[in-house]
Amino acid sequence: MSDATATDAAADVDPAALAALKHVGLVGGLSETKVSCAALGDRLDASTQTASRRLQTLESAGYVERDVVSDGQWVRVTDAGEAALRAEYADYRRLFESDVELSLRGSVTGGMGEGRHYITLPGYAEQFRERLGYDPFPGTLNVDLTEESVRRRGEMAGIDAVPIDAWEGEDRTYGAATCYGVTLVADGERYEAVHAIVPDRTHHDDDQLELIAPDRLRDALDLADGDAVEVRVEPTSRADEPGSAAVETEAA
Amino acid sequence: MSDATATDAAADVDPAALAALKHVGLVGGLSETKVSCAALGDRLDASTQTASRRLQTLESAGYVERDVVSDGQWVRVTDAGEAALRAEYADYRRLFESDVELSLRGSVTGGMGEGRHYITLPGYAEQFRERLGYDPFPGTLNVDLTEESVRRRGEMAGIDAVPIDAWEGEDRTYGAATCYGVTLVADGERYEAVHAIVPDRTHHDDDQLELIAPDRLRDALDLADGDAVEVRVEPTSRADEPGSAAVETEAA
DNA sequence: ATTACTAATACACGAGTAA
DNA sequence: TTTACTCGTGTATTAGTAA
Repeated sequence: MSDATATDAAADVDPAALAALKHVGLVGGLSETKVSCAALGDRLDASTQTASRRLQTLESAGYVERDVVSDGQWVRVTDAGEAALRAEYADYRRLFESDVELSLRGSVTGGMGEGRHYITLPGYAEQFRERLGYDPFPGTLNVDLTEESVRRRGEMAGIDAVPIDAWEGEDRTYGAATCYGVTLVADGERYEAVHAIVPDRTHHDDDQLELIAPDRLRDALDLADGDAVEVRVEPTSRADEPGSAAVETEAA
Repeated sequence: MSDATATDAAADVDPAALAALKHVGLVGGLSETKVSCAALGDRLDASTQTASRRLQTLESAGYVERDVVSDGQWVRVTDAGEAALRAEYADYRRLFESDVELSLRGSVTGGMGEGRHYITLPGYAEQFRERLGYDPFPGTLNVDLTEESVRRRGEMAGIDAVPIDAWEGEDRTYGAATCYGVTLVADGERYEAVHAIVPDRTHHDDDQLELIAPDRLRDALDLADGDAVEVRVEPTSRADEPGSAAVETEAA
């Protein structure tokens, strides 16, 4: 009830741990590097024990993978860790750069099956109508993201978004998700009333993006498998507006 | 002895407090905005009490100015606070952008008096010779920074730098400082062996930069008061090399 | 509704130690 | 040297309350 809301991706990371992760990234880039707890502790103004604990925390959070050897340890920032860092980076970009926009690129791909099943379930469908203001076409447009875009999708975490709550079905629980308002651009044509729906409990290394809209996007923009598309995520800062709090009020 | 080294400007800020500062900036920009502890606590995944304490901490650190009223409080991020945020931002830029360079602009201004006095003091002069590798010309070139550059100088905090330790004079203590390797560009000409010397205990809203070099820069680059100059700070990440630790070893 | 105090508690930290 | 354990201590946190 009063737990972290769905869109608070940045808040679920201990700031101290994130600082440690940032320093790991700064010393060795995001690929594997040797890190000593003493050096890390020095930079974090903490003891070697604390530095050690930070790395353990990061590992159990899935942000780094470690290889502890006798004279140190090899640390590699995972995709989830990079996503967390990029989310933080995006926050700062929004602070200091006036025109921050997140544009993800990819190509249309098949797979309207699974998405169609989920979004038509009443527990989700009701929330779409209430919170997005429309009944989505019963099917998703899946976009295969480019490698660059897969990395950058971590920046979505700081963006204004509509939370979709988890709900209990007859036999199982259906997880929470987040809907990001996007503009779909294909072949110069723009389609505005689109949302990217991202499950909250997801593998952050996912290379696909699922889009929903009032209409069938394949028809509206004359899309076929393999067509290149651009997904522009609305740059509004999450912090600018009531956001999830308003939805909670609405739901209560 | 084992306290925080001079260049660890980022480490002297509690990461949790910085996160709070970032969120204040995100909701209201850097100018005055109304913030409620409840909303801030929500976003930080903490209680309202903790949010309140964070704001008090930020205030006593000089990072925000507050105006507590009956139904909330008006918070304004100070220049020092913005500098701290920019330093963090610069760290993330260095993580994700390959070519980050910090170029500060300004104009040559008078005032070789005060700087000359300080840099010729033996306690400093010795360190310059040992750590910078040259005896500075006995005088500083002062640069009046542009408004934009005054804001951006906070980014220097993350840059590789040479620490200058505090020392005890006969009657007073002389404070620690940090020397940043820079390239001075004037009228197309470049002069490489220059260092910007920044006192560690400084008013972060300082709009001047003091430069030292082996030669008299006014002669070397034919500079007069008011001439426009560019100060390019070496983009090397502080984290890439031993840095202050090596100096400690050297000094021991 | 706010902010912020005080008091009880939990948790994070660093010292010491073992591997 | 490393990493990381346990353990005592201290600080940060939250609950409750006042203004």
